[in-house]
Amino acid sequence: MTSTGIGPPKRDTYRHGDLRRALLEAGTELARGGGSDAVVLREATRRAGVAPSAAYRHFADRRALLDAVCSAAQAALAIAMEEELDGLPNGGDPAEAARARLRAVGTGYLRFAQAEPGLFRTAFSASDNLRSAASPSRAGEGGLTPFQLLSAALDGLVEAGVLPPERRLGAEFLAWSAVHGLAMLLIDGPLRGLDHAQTQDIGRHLIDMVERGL
Amino acid sequence: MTSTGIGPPKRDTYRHGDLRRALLEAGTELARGGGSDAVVLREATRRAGVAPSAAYRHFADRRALLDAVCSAAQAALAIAMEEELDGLPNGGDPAEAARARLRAVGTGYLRFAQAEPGLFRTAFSASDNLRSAASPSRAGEGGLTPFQLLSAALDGLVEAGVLPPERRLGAEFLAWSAVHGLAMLLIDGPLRGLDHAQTQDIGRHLIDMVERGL
DNA sequence: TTCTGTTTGTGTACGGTGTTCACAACGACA
DNA sequence: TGTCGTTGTGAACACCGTACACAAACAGAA
Repeated sequence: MTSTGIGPPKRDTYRHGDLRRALLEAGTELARGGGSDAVVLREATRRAGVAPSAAYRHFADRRALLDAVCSAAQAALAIAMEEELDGLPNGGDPAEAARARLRAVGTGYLRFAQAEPGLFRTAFSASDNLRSAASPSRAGEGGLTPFQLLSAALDGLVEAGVLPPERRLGAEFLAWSAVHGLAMLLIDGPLRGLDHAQTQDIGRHLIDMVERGL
Repeated sequence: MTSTGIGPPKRDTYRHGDLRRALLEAGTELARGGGSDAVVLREATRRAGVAPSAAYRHFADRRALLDAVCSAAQAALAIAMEEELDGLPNGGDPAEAARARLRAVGTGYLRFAQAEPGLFRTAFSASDNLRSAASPSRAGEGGLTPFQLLSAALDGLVEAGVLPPERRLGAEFLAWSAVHGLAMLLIDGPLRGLDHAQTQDIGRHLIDMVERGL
């Protein structure tokens, strides 16, 4: 965060220093509060203490800024998933560990959707947000995007002998569909307002379904 | 459709007659073309041949118009699902028929998402679009909303003895999650551009997963 | 150092949007 | 016929995205 104070940051230098980053951070903050519709270019420049047209030195248009925010949101999602994975105990039965990793991927996804609904919606609102699921700017600290984290978990399931290899093809689409759909229900749908325990419960049921049905 | 011609419909009377309906239809047409962002109040009034402020006699604000369009889109979705159900053969094994009805609900959902991506996105973009899943304005010709159609199919599965009653609770959330998530992948995600056969195929796989995993 | 060129932010302007409000036209009903 | 509530008009406001000419700051060559 470049400026925590109220009001315009009042630069003393003519140059800003790192306007692109400042705009991206302001845009991300706007997205956090109100989803993709809330990331308005003029407000981002205002928060960066800069004239509106200055943004066009760093982003082709509002859409480009939004795409950058979208990538940042996906990276944040990847980090949430990685945190869930890192919290897993090491060792134990390999098959059970592989299953636990798939579950962690799912619960991390759901946890992020509920903790940061604005960012989550933004991550999947842009025009081609899912098209390039492998862009490095959308990765977490481990270098993997949310989609790649899921793929890795499924690969682990095959290696551990839990998932038959002939069922592996396209499995990420099935698993992703289920978890993503549930996330939407939880933040915008009739399942909104459930507390953490209830969320955990239905999330577990859903992942049970995926495991059984894959 | 009130006016298929180019240009403003040129009323001869001062009163419009049915402006609310005209605005709703114009808004729906805009949503069809470009999703919820495209439903612009001024453009809707333009198409209705009326001054922008006239819209405020019938809708509190743009959001209210968008909510109405959203309900219309959900009703269209319900109709697509009903069409799929109506195309099913009658008679036969009750268990197999119940399974076929659940599949029809899912394929109708996916078919609509691909045939009308703009309307589909609009149906699930509003703030409280899923909250009142039972509003009559969101129902198809049979009087059931998309969610209620799914619930009915699951009830049929229990009646036919295919689904154990203890698994019925919350099953619509699991099934809806999976199908809705897949729809998003198909219209905005990496699965975009698949032809009808491929879509059918992966849709079948997904519904297999749901049936097995429910 | 000074001169020159490139990068980056400024100021102003344009068209578009949602929204408000006083006013005018109409329809209905006494 | 007169009156009143409903519905559409016109002009205004603030806000948005975007374009453009201009100015300030930097970087490197002379």
